[in-house]
Amino acid sequence: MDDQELFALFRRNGYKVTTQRLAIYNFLISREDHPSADQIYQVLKNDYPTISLGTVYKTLDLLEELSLVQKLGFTEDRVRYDPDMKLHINMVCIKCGKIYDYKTENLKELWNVIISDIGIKPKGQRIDIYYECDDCKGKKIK
Amino acid sequence: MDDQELFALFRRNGYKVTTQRLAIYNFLISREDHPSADQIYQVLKNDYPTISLGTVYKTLDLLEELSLVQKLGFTEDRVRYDPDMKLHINMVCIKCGKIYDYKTENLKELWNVIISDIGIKPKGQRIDIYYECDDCKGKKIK
DNA sequence: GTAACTGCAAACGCTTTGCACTCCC
DNA sequence: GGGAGTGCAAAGCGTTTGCAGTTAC
Repeated sequence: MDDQELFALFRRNGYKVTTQRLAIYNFLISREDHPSADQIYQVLKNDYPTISLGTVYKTLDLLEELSLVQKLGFTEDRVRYDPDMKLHINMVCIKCGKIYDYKTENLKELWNVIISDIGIKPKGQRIDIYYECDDCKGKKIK
Repeated sequence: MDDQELFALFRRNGYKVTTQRLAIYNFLISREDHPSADQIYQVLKNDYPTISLGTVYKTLDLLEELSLVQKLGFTEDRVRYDPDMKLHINMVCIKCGKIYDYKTENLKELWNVIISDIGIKPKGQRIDIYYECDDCKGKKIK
């Protein structure tokens, strides 16, 4: 989604377009590791020194409401934000915590088999695989 | 797992067998809705008036370490505890929050296809489906 | 007997809330 | 111009931590 579409989506839903909202959304889609609110804040305050963590949280909630991001809760404290709303697998490194999205043609098809087995209409889903990423393989957990 | 096996597992790992630990584990496996620590505490304090929330948390962490339960983090606050360590789908009601485990013969097979596609060795996984359970269908979200 | 465990309360850390100031539209 | 949005700080709340008293073995 480019900025123009984003503008339109905001306005259509009665929300104003602000510098902060654009910055947060664009930063999020530029990253592939599903950052936390604080990680987003830490980076953005370099370019936007007055931005606040509160605004980051409020904006992320707004993006969730507009179905632009999915919040992923973990037990290790912080919520992570995934800007990919299509069916995919979250590949979660159990050591460094990085997450990337895995997609395969097969998945949609296999998923449909599972869904039709269950016989309900899902409102959403989440598929995580926990593993050791290449960078962390062999390292000790600190 | 019956109490005798549980005793043995605790002792083999250097942990003592206590009334509280047995009560918490047995309560957890008796439930199918994956309660939170506080929900466990609220029920158990009827039978064990001196049990504390801190002990519940510590015990649940111990059970996780022994691979007897899986912690499921969500964005709606509390962590939920799932005593089923085998491959299954968490069916999560988006309205009341109840979770039950769904299992099908197919799943294992389909999952293996996905895993071999990816070509890594998972250390664990989590599969959630969000839906409206029968009790909540049609109800407004409060 | 003693090391591990419990219960209690205080501390912690992420997230939310309240409010005066600011800025889209 | 006016109401929504921002920034800041305080509050909220699930979870963790520290420690004195207790219990398993």
